[in-house]
Amino acid sequence: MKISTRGRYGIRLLIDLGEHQSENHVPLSAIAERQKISARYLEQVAVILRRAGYIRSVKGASGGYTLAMNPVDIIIGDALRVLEGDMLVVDDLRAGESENKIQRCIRAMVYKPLNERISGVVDSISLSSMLGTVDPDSSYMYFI
Amino acid sequence: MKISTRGRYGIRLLIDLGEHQSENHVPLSAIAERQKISARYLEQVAVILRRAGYIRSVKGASGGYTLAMNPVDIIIGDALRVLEGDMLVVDDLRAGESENKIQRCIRAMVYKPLNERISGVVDSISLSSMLGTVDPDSSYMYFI
DNA sequence: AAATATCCTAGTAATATCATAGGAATATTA
DNA sequence: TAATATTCCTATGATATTACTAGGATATTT
Repeated sequence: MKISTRGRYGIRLLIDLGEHQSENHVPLSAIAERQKISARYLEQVAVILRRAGYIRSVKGASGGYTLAMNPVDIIIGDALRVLEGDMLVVDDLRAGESENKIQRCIRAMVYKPLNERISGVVDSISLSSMLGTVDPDSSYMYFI
Repeated sequence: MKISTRGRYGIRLLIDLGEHQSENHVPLSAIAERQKISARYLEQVAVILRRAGYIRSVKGASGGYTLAMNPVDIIIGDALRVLEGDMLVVDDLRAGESENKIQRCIRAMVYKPLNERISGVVDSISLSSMLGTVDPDSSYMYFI
């Protein structure tokens, strides 16, 4: 029931990148330093996001990463699924068949509602909404 | 982001036990057979539930387990926390202090709402409500 | 006494997590 | 052109978790 560092670092990477969209390319070393994350590990997280089409990379000196999509179109839930795997509390594979009454009951009353609420939360958050909130100029910073 | 077999088996154990409340004591072997779960593994799950006060055990021949609480008072969320640990997607320990703006933003917009929704689901389900649903006589079997 | 259960501890194979490390490939810059 | 900066790819490892299996002690009933 935990979101691992891979998912957590990945979201932080996207937001940090979004905050520096004005700059041409952001090297991972800069993000790693700002976020205090192992640069070497962050590389591997970045590779996942690049292969999924969320970020674009440019090699070489003064290279680095940029967002590959409009922040409005980057849904946190999708990014988390890329980083963490399906965001389901129980595998949905063999639902129904070969399950007994009790299992079907638990699925219907616990796992299905859980999965729906979780998706409901993460699929309603876009990167742009997070950038609006994390930005100190924003009027709707409702966190401390 | 998965609920492990420990948690899933534990809930099935509670429901199976609830369905056989009429019988004096239910040996694990019977539950293991009905639920097609390794009896030896189920023992370990039962120990957790017993220590947490959810079930009572009687040793010896024609011994076994019974519920130690009224099903109305057994909240699935609490049982899951005993079996799985806190049902939080991110440890709540060092929230705030030493976190940067981005981390606080993610916590406020993603992790906190997720934790709240998850608790909202599992804390609203009692064992008795599940027994009412799993029972074929029940009028509100809304699952297939 | 024999049978039936729980109880307690330990071991184990497979997998995932969270990195660290080496070095190749590529682009910029001096 | 050479040095530098950066991503890219692969491998390794330490640690923890998961999902069991196993042995044997303990308690209760028949």
